[in-house]
Amino acid sequence: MPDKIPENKKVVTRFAPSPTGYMHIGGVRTALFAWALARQNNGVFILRIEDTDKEREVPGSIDQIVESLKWLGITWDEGIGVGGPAGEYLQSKRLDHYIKYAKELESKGLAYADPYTVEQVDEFRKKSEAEGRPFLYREYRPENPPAWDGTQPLRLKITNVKTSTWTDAIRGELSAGPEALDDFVLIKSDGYPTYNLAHIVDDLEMNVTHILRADEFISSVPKYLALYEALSITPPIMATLPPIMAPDGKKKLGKRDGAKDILAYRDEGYLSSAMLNFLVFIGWNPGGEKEIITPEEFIQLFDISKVQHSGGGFNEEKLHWINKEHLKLLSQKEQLDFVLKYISSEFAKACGEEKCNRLLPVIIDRISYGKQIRDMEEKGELAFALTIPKLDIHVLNWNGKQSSAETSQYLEKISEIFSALNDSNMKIETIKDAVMKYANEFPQRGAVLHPLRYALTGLANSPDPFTVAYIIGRDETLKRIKIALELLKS
RNA sequence: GGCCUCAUCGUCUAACGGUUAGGACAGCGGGUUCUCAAUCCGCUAAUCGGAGUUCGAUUCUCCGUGAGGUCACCA
Repeated sequence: MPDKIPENKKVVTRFAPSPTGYMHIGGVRTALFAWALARQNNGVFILRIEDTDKEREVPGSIDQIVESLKWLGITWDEGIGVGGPAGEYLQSKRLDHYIKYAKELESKGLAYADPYTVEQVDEFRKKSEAEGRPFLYREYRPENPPAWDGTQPLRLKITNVKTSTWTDAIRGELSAGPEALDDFVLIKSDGYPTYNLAHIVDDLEMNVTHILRADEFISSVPKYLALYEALSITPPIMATLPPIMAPDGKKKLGKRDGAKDILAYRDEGYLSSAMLNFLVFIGWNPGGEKEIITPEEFIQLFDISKVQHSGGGFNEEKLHWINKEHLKLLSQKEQLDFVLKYISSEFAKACGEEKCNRLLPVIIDRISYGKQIRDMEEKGELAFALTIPKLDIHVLNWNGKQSSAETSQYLEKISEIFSALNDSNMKIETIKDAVMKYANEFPQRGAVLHPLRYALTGLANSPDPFTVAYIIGRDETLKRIKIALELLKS
């Protein structure tokens, strides 16, 4: 088995999911690695759909897969929606290809029709298990199988029972005992091929050079090797990815263990670049101390030989952090567009574009993902930008730590300070310098700062008063201070 | 049960056979002009166990142990 492809051969990788539901992070990561490998080698990336099990098929899956890949910026050169030299990329439309190879194998005596019913095979299985041995169909192989008429399953005849050894691009030398080799089904009784046959035929016809897949396939590789041999095909390079484990236990992450639809992350307000960054770092690392990378950097840095052997856990807190970092990387315009997607249209309209822009840092600093913007709005944390707050005189007096007379005195002075500022001075730093100069005259600056901040926001917790004043503007600031002063007089 | 794979801080991970075993997330503590957030600084914390090879093992070998996967007319 080759572990390198010839210099003159183009790298061709594929992502070949079955349409059995939404895509979760495990599948996406496999796609990402295969895609990066093709892209960094100026190769070809194929999207093929393996829909040979009509029982498990879920309508709408293909659209969801396509949408998920597109969201992440994964583009394919051949396959679903774009076509390509192999013609069809939906396996159910390629049945004639599989039948052709199946017939060839049967005519060479390398495959045979399975004359037994499912029940009979089950009995063989029970018999073996009762004897404490693993079930191997080949031990019950019929001596004179009937001619294959297409209604029976067609099985590969394993003629050389041996220990299999092969090289994996990630794991290195691998092997499996003869128990891993059995007469497996190539064509099912419904006429559809199994994955075992279909993927091998397709990878051959589509010139695939590297197969990347999750480690649950590792124990089936000896069977694939036997089929490659029967078909006289040189196997592509195989790379076995480590599993992604569930966050809590140590189970492999699957849909039953809470693996979410990748599109749910999009809807919750994660950036696709952050999702990509997060996913590719599970089971792979470029080796440096860089933690935040863009999709472009990923393509450049990805190195299949540096993929981890052991399983990695899914850690949502790291995802939060990564998303935040990617949010900071956005331009102001992009940040605004992002915020606008999650904030209510009423708020955005009332706020206006200029004020929304000034509000941006306040929001971006306080969230990890988009949905939290809506939470902030609903909790009233952003209301200060639009409306004059309702004030509580006790809170205004620094929660009762000082008298109304004292508070009034401070606010009067601050009002003068703001009056002295002109529009070009209404910058956060300028406001801060002016107000702090005054506040520093007191042993506890909170005596001045708290009433100001509260008068402007009406919130126990809020952004600092300088930022707030900058956002709402000088006139609105003066107005709110005046309202607070009136309350103190009453 | 058979076969296979894997094993570094709680988590993701780094370390030509030679490092005080590094970074990041989380946690904790502090600074940064009242609060929240952000930011900066610091702290806690790991080579599964046992043999062997070697001057020297996280790294190589073997044996345990633990975890995961697989034993379909699913992929």
